[in-house]
Amino acid sequence: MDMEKEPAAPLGVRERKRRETLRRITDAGMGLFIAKGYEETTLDEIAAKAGISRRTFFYYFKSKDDILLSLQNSMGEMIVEAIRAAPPGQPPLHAIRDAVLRICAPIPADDMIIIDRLMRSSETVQARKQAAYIQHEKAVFAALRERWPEPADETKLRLIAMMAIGAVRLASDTLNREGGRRPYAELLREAFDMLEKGI
Amino acid sequence: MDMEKEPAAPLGVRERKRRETLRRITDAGMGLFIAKGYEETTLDEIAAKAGISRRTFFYYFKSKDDILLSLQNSMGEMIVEAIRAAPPGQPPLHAIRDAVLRICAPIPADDMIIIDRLMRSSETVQARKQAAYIQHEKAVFAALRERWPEPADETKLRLIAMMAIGAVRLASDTLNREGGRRPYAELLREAFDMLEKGI
DNA sequence: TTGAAAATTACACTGAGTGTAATAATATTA
DNA sequence: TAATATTATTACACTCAGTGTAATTTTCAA
Repeated sequence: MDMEKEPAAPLGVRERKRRETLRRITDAGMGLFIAKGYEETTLDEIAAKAGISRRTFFYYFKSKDDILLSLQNSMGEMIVEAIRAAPPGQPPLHAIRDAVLRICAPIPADDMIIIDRLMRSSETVQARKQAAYIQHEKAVFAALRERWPEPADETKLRLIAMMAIGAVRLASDTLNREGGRRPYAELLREAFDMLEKGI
Repeated sequence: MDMEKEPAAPLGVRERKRRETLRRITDAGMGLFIAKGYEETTLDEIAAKAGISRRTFFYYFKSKDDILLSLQNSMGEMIVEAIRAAPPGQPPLHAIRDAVLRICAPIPADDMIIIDRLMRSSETVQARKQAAYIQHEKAVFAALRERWPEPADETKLRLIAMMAIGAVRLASDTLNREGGRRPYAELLREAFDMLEKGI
């Protein structure tokens, strides 16, 4: 049993190319954004540098913004995933805390700071980033409710989701404000500690 | 003393026309949005209906989105204003609660529901709306810190701002989900009560 | 090998938003 | 009141993001 998902799956030409192209687009985009600014970079330039046609770009991304937002969003999904798989018998806030720390801590601070700076340079990207936090909050709440289904606690879970994502926001804000002096993991732990004392 | 700001200020032709034009644009926009949908309405149509040129529209609004977002943003400013003017000697959460209730409760539920539905029809507007909540949170925190300047409470105030805006979000979500069955004021009061019990 | 599904492209189009420079309306000051 | 400074409005031309469509190529599966 269990002989279908080794790490060395063949993966197929299609999927391999797909990932390769995705990476090329992201690299081209980030490179240009850093070199000449987000707004100043056009999709034509990104497509040219990635070696694809302008139209193909939209086969991989819904919009120019999505290049910057994909990291943010994939992290949200991973956190939700981790909550679903959390070991039982612990308070929900701990489960989120562990999930967040495990997933967010390894992100290189330099990358975060660069992306954050770029996001700030476009109002709509910045708005989408903050909107993503609220989406994460909703997703986390839904995951929590699956995992701790006592209906009496609904409101409590909603608050917990709010606070947890709030902690992530706070830590990320501080990281960027401090320019990466202290590591993300430390800031996250600090933010969650404050929450637990606050409650 | 104090004889400069009667309500019956002359107002001048310019300012009167300005407000009139602003209103005409908003009315034209909302009317068209409701009639044929947000994305389906072009700026040319709005400008034509408002009796101005396309270019003049951008003299009054930064973008098409702003027609829908102006209500949201002005409410945020009013709440901050009210916190700054809050009577002393009461806990900050009460001050916000009162401010929010006083300012948000009178908004007609039908208007809110219509605007909310329109906002949902555009991803970027929806994102900007949620981003606006986070901006309000920051503004409320800043106002609270001015008003309750004990530095030891900073984190507490940050949490309070988070929870208060969270309550507004929750109430607004519920109002729209319920289609306006219960009045906004009641939902807001309920949300704030839950917060106080949660703390 | 062949036929279906997915990926890539060219082309043409819409519509939001900006830069510029000229003109008209209002305010201000002498 | 006349001259002058601000502010409002407009036309025009332009860039660029994003979409629709239909044709072509590449991969996959039977």
